[in-house]
Order: sequence, then structure tokens, then C-alpha cells
Amino acid sequence: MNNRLRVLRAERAWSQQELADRLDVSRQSVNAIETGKYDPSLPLAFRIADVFGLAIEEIFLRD
Amino acid sequence: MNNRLRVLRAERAWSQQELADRLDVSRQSVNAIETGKYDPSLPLAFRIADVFGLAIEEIFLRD
DNA sequence: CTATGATGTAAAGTGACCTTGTCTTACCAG
DNA sequence: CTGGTAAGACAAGGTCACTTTACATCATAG
Repeated sequence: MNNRLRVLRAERAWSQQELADRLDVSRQSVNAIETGKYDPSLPLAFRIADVFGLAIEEIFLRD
Repeated sequence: MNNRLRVLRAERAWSQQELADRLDVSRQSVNAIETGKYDPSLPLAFRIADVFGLAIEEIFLRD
């Protein structure tokens, strides 16, 4: 399960902390997802999609 | 996090066991997701979307 | 140099997710 | 009616996603 989180965040010039606040999770969680330590829960994946205004399939990719 | 799993499965006349086999999880997991006991992991959500040929957003709904 | 912001990593705890096992109900053959 | 099987629910246990807390590195500003 690959994801384009880092790129999308860079496009908006957000820090991990800034994204974490918008998602209402810890900064470390954002970092862990970006570095591929684990996948987000489905509800969090939806919130991520909402924050970026994209579909889940446009952010998370089947590897 | 609401989902249309039961309806989609009924449309195809699949038992919980049949769907579970296609998803490579236990029959109980399918049941638990249908009855709203919990949400599937993101990878499983993708497999569910693949099995039904739909987007995740068409199966799982923000409540 | 000191301070601050951005990112990465680690250890420990909680609860979500998934399993195995058991149960009920319904249906059909004999 | 009885035995067998299929479908769906429920319970208890284990693994891991996710959180918190804490500490470390590097860059840049003052």
C-alpha cells in the first residue's frame, strides 16, 4: 500500500504538524504513514481524502 | 462509517462465506464489517472495492 | 552561540481489526 | 420427525494500527 501523502503535502507547503492538526491526529502518525510504517484506518483515509479534496484511490495506491 | 456491503452482496447472491473467500478473510470478518462492528483496514477496503468493481467511496460512506 | 521549527525514531500502552470456536435458525432429504 | 448442512450472529483471544511521550538531528534566524 503506497501513498502520495508527502507529495500532496509538499504541493500545499504544509508541515507534518499542520497536516496532523487538520486530520486531528498526532504529528508522529502523519510521519509514520508517510514513511510507510503502516496504513491509516479507513476513517482516517477518508479524512485525508477530504483534506486534499481527492478520492482515496488518488492518494493510496495498490502496490 | 456506514457501508453498503450487505446490499452489494445480496445483488450478487453471495453468502458471507463466498465473499470471505474472494477477499481471503474469515467469514466472521465479513459478518463483523456488515453488522458495523468495525471498519475494514485500508488494504481490505481496497480488496472489497476490487471484488465489487467499485470505488471505495461507492461502498463506504461517511456517516 | 542560542533558539526555534521541521522531521525522524523509539518504547510503551490502548483499542481496532481479524481470527477461531460456538451457537441459533432455517431448510431439505430421507 | 430426525440428521445434515448452509447462513448468519456472538464471544474471547491475539496481533498490530495508532497514540502518546520523549529524545535526537539538521537548518535557519536572531
